[in-house]
Amino acid sequence: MKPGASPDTFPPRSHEAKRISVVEAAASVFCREGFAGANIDLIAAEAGVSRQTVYNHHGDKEKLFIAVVRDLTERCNAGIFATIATFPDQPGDLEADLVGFAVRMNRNCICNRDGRFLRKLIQAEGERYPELFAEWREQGPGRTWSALAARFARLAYAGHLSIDDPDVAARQFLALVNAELQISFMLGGTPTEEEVLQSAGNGVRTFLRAFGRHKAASHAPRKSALVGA
Amino acid sequence: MKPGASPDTFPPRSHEAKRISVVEAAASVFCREGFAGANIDLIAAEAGVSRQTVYNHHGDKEKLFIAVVRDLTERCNAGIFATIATFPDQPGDLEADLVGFAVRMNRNCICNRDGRFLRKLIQAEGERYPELFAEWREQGPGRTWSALAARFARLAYAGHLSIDDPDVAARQFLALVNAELQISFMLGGTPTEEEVLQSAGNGVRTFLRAFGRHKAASHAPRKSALVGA
DNA sequence: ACAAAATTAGACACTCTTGTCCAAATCGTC
DNA sequence: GACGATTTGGACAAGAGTGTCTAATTTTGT
Repeated sequence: MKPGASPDTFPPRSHEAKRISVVEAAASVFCREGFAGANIDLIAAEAGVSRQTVYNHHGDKEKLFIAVVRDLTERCNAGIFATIATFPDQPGDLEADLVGFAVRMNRNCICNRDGRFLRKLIQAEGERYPELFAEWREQGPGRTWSALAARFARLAYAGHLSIDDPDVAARQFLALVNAELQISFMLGGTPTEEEVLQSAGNGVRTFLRAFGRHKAASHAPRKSALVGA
Repeated sequence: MKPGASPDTFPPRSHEAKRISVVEAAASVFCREGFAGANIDLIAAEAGVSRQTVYNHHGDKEKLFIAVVRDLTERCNAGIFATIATFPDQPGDLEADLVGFAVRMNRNCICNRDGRFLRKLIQAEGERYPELFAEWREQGPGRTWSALAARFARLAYAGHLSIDDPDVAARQFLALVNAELQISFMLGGTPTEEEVLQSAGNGVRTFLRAFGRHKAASHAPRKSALVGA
């Protein structure tokens, strides 16, 4: 369709670009309609290619689905580790820094397109592809939680927190900062920035009540809305 | 088979029994295969009736699906409220009592057949039936969380806990005691009794670190005592 | 036992989808 | 501009699933 009008960095355009386009459209359709309900014609239309091109690139529906999951898994993991790299190892204001971290995690990894899609595919089709999702499980939550636990352990060792079991604390941290987003997650929606902030703020406050080293028990209800990108 | 020997209140047995059988089989198949992937013949076979009987009772596939969701919603809500009724209002050992409550909640409401099925259907098909799941949302989590918050408020008022916002505390309680079961939930599996216990134990310990009145009770309960039953 | 209601099995038309094949058009590259 | 690879649109066969219909059978209520 378009001869050459992409000003960015795409040397090989048509061939790989179409492949990517197909995988992205497929992710969208698989999520919306489920594996059985997904229609190759619709995927092709949404990707702006012909049905035959879909088959040329990916063989059949099942292979396409697997490609979608692998692609999402990879991108999500990359995003999560990139975000974990921003963990506040030397916090100035511990509460504000943890809230910022939680918001980044939610915004960039859990609530974004890839995160929502991957979660939904795992929930809907996980049982049908045990080996595929076992792979995700090891590469994703397994390593993520370990990495996060290590960061919390460091914070505790530096005297900023009082933690018995860093692995438990890491999981509970994530559970707390997402506590108020469960319904949005269930229905596949995207929480508003406000909801994310609120949930993270409340979650971190409770987390610090449990694991913080209380210099002076401050029960000042505040709305720290300083969010770094 | 049995001519007329129903001792209870079931004059027409086969008729209603078949209806229930169909709905249960449908729940199982819809969950396993998704709405689009579910096959009426399979549902009929799994229910032990003929396909025509399915159509006689429920009209078409979509109506059957709606009946399934309503049925699950109703039973789940009943279970949840029955379990909330066992909340430890006058705890002897607060930690042990809360762990017991959390385990009951998980075992009887969240990890059981109905809970797993309903969760999966909401996640997979929620966006397709907005009004149906809006109904679930109001009747389910909305009222559940309120009821639980009221119980926590009462505990706080009685001096057992130190809680700012009972609604937040209730949601965080649930998030904490389920923190380590997320992956099982994702993949639709049933956590072992051990896992449930472990997660509840760790969750309650953290919850009490955050909201417990640590022996040296110094703060007076000064939250609004609006505790309705 | 008898009549009404419900259930069954099977055939059926219809639609939708997958995956293949092919000739024509297009694109990328030289 | 030309050549090879890719893409396209459309037709196609094969299969699966929905929902209807019917005649025969079973169950239920009286």
